[in-house]
Amino acid sequence: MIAKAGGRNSLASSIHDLARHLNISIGTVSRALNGRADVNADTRQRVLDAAKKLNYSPNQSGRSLRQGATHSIAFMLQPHPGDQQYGEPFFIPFLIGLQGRLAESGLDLTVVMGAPGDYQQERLRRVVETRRADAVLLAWTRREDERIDYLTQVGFPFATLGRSRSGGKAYPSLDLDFEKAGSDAVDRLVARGHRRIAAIRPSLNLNFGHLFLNGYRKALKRHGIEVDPSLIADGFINEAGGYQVTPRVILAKDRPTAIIFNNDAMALGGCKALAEMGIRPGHDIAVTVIVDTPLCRYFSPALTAFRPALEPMGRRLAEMLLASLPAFAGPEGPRIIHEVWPLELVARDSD
Amino acid sequence: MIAKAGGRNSLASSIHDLARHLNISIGTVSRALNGRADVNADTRQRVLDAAKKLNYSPNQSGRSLRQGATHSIAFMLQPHPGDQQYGEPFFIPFLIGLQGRLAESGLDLTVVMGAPGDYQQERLRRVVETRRADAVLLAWTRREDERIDYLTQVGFPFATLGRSRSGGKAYPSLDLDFEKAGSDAVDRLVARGHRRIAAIRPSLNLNFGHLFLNGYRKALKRHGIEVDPSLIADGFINEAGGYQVTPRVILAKDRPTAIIFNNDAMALGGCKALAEMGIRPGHDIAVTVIVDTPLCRYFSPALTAFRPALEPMGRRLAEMLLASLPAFAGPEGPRIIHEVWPLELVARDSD
DNA sequence: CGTTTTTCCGTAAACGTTTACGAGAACACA
DNA sequence: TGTGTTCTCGTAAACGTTTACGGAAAAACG
Repeated sequence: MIAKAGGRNSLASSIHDLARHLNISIGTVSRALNGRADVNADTRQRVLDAAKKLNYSPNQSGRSLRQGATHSIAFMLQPHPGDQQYGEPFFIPFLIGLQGRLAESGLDLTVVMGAPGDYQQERLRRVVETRRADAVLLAWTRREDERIDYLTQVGFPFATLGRSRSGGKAYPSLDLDFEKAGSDAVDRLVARGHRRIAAIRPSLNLNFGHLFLNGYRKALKRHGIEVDPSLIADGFINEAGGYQVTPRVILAKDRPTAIIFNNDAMALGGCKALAEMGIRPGHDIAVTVIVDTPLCRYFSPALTAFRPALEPMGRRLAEMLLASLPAFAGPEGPRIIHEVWPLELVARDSD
Repeated sequence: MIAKAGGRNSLASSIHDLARHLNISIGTVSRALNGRADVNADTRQRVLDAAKKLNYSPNQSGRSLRQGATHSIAFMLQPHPGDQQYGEPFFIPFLIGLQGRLAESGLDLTVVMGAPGDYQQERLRRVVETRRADAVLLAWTRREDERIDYLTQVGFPFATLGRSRSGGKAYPSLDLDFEKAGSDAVDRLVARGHRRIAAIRPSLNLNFGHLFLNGYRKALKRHGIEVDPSLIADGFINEAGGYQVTPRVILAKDRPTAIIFNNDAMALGGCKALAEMGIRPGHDIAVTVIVDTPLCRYFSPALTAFRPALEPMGRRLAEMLLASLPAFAGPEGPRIIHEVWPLELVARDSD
């Protein structure tokens, strides 16, 4: 048992207190507060005033229990193992957009942290089974994603940041166009005279890594350049991973003149490896990063990267989730929306 | 109204289902599940098995309502305005530690986002008044902190990352020793021959800025160096702030040979300003940053900075919060603990 | 004035738990 | 056998809401 938060009687003016104070029934109070039609205008005003005066606001557990809805959306924030130093600054602007839009519909956003590494399955079950949220938002989707399988199986509403092959098209999803970014990156490098272009991506079967590589391959073929497997490498999605795997492509028979990293942390680790081998990004080799973060901007040389519009994406995904929920959808009923957003090239000094 | 999450009847096996399935009363089921003594060992096992089989887990709203406790702790995450690009990577390792320790005591951590800029007061009220958490955790404490005033006034349990003058010593707090860091930074610079040392800190009355300046001043005096007000500047706690305010100290009558920044984002902005003035950190001027982040490491030149042990701090603050709650305190009863943790110097290339 | 409609409000059930209380059964003990 | 103790469980109330239902009073209408 836990202490009653704040002492139930100091803070907690219940609807009964309010009713007693006004000499009316709790039913009427509730109806007044919830804006129902069948309550006299005067009465409503009196209730509203008293609520403000007594500092009343409804107990969330009570509401949730009665209504079967928590009025909150859970975002599953999952730190990658070994990512401690770096964190997920990626998500903050995204979360700001998310929270802003949800608040407009009276929903709370709660970010639920998982322990690094367990890929959320356990935390997710917990959120769902104890009904702590009305819907969840997933990120870092994988090609085959057990979380998506689980949620669709139990019929819990959700939306994803990122696509997946799991679960069909039954849930809203918003993703970045990693395929186009990979392709654009290659185009740009080819235009600058490169033919030996390496690609480094995370080794988990994260879907964006897959998409990126698709784009990379297609673009190379389009330019009549053979795809050389020795120029493609997978590594852990963190700095150590980039550091570890970059030498592998450098030591290929015919050394690449450019590397595209699919992740900023990996790029940073990769640049460290390059430095140790005496290879200078921007001089001896071109480096491009697919998802831009502040780190890319401040690194030296500043890394050319593809930038997402995180805050608008957050807003939009919230909107898409709402549109899929019967209770929030417009008159035409719930809709499942899928969108793919572009990444914008930010040319800097590393290529 | 919102859709009953997942459809109440698909997911939700209630305790009644379980009881019916086992042909015993819900009371017994509950007692068995909660490990109470007055239930037969066989019965308990049967209940546990059935619970697993039927995938039962108690409805959180029901529990909370009955117990007057939500079994969750809220961390108020507050993005600073204009901080969109940068985010709060600072907090991620901290949150990991926090969540780890709380989970060990069966508590959930929910991060509640506020809109940038409103300093949380509204969100905080909402969390407290609707009783969405059993306690809250505050960060970015200010010298006079209305959030702390509010929480102490209404008697809601909380702890803070950072100190404040508000609320006395009535709540657990964990802070970094910014005073010592400021002092150490000066010591180090003086030892390296600097006498004209500037200090740049956030303009909000954030408490750490105050502490930092204290340490800075004391150390200067200790070394017999006069504190020159024209070498001290305040700015918005973001990159733009640093960029805007740094020239002010540079253009002082007697140009400083070193700058201590009290915030990494401000340092980055400051370095940009320096670059535009043709002043190279590490060559023409020494730069020290008080709170280290990955950005400091990757910047060029890599910035000498003072580093906190974020993840252990998160664990520890969770522990301190628990120790202050009657329901979780040991047999000796609740204790209010205050701790101040050191920052560790990481010498790099900028000084 | 009688009848119908409308307006407004109180009553009570329900949401899913936990837990105080009491009672029956089994057991121990003299 | 009678009495007291221990185990084990069922009953029912309570947590704070929302809402279906019905009814009294007021208003409208003929």
